[in-house]
Amino acid sequence: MSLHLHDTATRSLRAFQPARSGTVSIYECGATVQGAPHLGHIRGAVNFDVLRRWLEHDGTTVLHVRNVTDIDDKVLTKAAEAGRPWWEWAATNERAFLDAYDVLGCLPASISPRATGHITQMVELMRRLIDAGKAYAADGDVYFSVESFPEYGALSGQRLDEVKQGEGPVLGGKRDPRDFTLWKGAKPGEPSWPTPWGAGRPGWHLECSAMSTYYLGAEFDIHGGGLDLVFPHHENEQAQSRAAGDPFSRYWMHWAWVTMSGEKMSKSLGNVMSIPAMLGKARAVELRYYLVGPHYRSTIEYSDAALDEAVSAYGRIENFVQRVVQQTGSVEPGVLCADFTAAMDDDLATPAALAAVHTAVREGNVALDAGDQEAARGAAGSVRAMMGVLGLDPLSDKWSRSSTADNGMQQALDVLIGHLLEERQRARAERDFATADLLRDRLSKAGITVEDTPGGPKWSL
RNA sequence: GGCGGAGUGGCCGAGUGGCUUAGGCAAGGGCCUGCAAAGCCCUGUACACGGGUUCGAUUCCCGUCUCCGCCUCCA
Repeated sequence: MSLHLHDTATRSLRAFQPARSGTVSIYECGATVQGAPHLGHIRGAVNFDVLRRWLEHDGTTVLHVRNVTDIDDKVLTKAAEAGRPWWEWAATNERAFLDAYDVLGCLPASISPRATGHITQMVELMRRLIDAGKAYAADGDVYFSVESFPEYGALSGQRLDEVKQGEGPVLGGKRDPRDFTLWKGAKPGEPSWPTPWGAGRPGWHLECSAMSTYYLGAEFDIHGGGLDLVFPHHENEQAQSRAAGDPFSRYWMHWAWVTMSGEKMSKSLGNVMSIPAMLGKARAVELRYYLVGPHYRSTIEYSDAALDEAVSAYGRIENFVQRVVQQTGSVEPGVLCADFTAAMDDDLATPAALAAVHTAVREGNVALDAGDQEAARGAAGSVRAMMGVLGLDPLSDKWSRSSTADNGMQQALDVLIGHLLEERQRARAERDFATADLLRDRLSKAGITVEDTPGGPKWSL
């Protein structure tokens, strides 16, 4: 089976067929940089990173655009509350997002365009819409005329006569309460950019249409974001782009929430988990495993207990790969298991993909215990490759424990602990288990775990 | 009011009209070990509730209850 993806527009699985073979273009709705990222934001980025890695694993080229909304009402409000310039506030939060993506092992996007850097493209799109009679300027604002686009509502399954879009009473020159804002006329003291219809700033939806088509072309392959963006954001994007004559996105993907106490994680509810707080509970790679474990369209109800389980499960995989390397030498990523490939092709079914990984781990452990090094190495190679696709390869430079630890410190510890372990081995040889256990206990109290293996004692922090 | 998602074994979390089972975590038993740890083997008999379709439903249909999301900014 070839790759099939769930397309929001049809609410069904569709065989994925890029517009141009060999290249896949992806536009991911990124953050409005009004504040620091939380776990929910990061889940989305991780989901799309897995999608990207899966596309790239067989040599497909991926163009990945993830925007940054650096001007909007919230940015202005929050910056004002903090007493900082809006542009500094946006830039600071943008860095926090990029850091978080990087810490969680997400490959950098091809480009992360900012709304404020693409006013020209937005003006051009508005020009086309106004010329086509799909949009109109009124009192310094520019609106999209929903009624002029018969397909409106198709993406999200809304019926136009039921839509309650709009902020209550019809404002200014808005002709229909359902019309949405392309451009907001400047209010005194607000940042603004000049346009033929007056100075102002972008409405939220316009930037994504302008930037996605600027970088990826009038038609591109995948557009995605969080479930809450389906309506109105993506509906409006599609409307304005198609009304202007662009085919726009071929597939729509939306990921589900991270919830806490049964509710969507959001600042206004005060139930957010910041990334630094999360990293106090688990290593970044373990956190990523936790986020990748459930299917991307399933809600994750966050709990410390579930995170702990993920830590244990990941440890099992990591432990296996390290065991093989310790006993047989370094292992390079190998071949993907058929079950894994089938799972990933089935709308990125990461739960089934991880089941395939665990099967390989068990078989590898059996082989290792049986002394079949070749089979064990084969399994470890597969595990590395499969975990690599998920961005979780324990031996990658990104996640390898030895590469993250300070080298000098590591060597010093190794020598010191080595002496103690030798002493313990002598005691064991003399069947002086009291002394042996005492030494192990001391190390244990220092946070060092000792394991006796057929190849001699091993220690770990 | 409109649209949509969900309720699975102790926990997390997939999936399917019956066939062998998701997978993981935890637990119990066993093997191994000086003891542990790790690893391996075994065990658990779950699909919100009520109807219906069917030879057979957790899986399809209808209804009920509960929870959540979108329709206003939101990943």
